[in-house]
Amino acid sequence: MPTQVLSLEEELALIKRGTEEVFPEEELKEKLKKCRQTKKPLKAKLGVDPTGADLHLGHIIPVLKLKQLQDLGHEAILIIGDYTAMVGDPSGRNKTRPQLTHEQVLENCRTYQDQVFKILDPAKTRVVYNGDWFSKMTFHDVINLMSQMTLARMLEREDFANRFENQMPLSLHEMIYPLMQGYDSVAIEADIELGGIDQKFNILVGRDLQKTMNLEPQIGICNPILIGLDGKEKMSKSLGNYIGLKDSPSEMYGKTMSISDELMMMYFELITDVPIDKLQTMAKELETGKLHPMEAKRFLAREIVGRFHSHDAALEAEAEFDRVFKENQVPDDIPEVVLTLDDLEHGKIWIARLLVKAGLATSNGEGRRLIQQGGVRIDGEVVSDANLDWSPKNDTVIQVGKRRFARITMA
RNA sequence: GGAGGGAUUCCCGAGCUGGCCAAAGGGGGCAGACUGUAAAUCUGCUGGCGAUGCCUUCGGAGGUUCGAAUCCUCCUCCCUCCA
Repeated sequence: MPTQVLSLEEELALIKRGTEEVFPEEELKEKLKKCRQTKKPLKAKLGVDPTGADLHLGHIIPVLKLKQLQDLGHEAILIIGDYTAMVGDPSGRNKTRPQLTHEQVLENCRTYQDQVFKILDPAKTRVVYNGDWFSKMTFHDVINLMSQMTLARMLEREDFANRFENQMPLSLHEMIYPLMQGYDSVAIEADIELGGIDQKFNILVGRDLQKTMNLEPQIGICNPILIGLDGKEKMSKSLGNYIGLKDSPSEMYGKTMSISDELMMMYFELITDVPIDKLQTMAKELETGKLHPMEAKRFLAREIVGRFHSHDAALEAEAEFDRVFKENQVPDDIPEVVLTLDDLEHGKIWIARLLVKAGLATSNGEGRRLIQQGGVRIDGEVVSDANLDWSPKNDTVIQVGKRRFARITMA
């Protein structure tokens, strides 16, 4: 997307889209104004700690914001927190994070960047490792840095205060995390720092450090925390309520269709580019019943798959979704299970055992239960007898529930 | 160092005056109905075994008993209080 000719107000509105808080907004306006006069782009910083390999939509929201700023002509700086990752961000945590070794961190970095550069333009993004400066610091420097923070200030934070109150461990190394993140902003002289609202404290520390170093303080642009597929908890891998960037188009489409109607608009705002005024119209039409929630969600699913895969993949995923869920047909790509003579007894196989063999049940007992509940079909026919010994036919489709399939073939 | 409290099936959490305990309840997951979708709601299932029975499970190892998640001994880990 080329740099567009926008008014200051328009640019500000774009930047504010999908944010929970911009602080201080007035200063952002000033910076943007100055940027227009001097033609010097603003430095927008996003720090990521490569603690895990797989990213999901929740992780990517600030990255999308960075991309937007990049498209607006500002300088996108991605800070890989190879040093901060070894400490582990305590934000919002009720226990100490495991400390990673430098090797683990560097390994995660690669997969991290692969995923992030699906969004950001690699040619226009500056990538820096915060080890560049932290590895060179002396103990003296560290003491200096630590003198910028007081215990009282740290304990203003709810997460730390809670842990302290509840006599949970609170290691000293966690205390310097915000200082490290803040120092990153000093090191690159950031104008803007992006992050989830849970990063607010750390971003404010960055501002303070910049001020004491006589630098212009950065602006914080924070997005709300994305609610996961369950509609309750924040999106996270451990809760399993996530849409992963590496999910296949069909999976991504289906998962999007499974979010609740109430959550739809949040997703639209945070992870698509659909213009705000269009979203407002949609919201109104949903309310009056002019627009069907399912239609709106289909649109959302297409946008999301389109963004992380491709437009074509989105259309294909939608077509498949319709085939499977509307017309109850079999999807294109389903796992194949080959039966050999060893699997058969007198030319037959017990249906429950077949389900296990096909990976559709974890035990014969579970297979039996699925059948008793009417959840199993062979070539579209419901299996009613859990004791059925089935004589296999080549190229048969076995189905459990609405969306799990396997094709049976004979060796 | 001393005094207490705890560890239960995927998770949380009852049970712990020994049999009725494969173990309440909730969450999650899965299936069914309905539908507007893998929304919402409602219902059912949720250790293993070709199974009205058998096997393994209640932190670990022993023991008491016809019988132990429940009682005893030792051990490991976690928490609280005192110093």
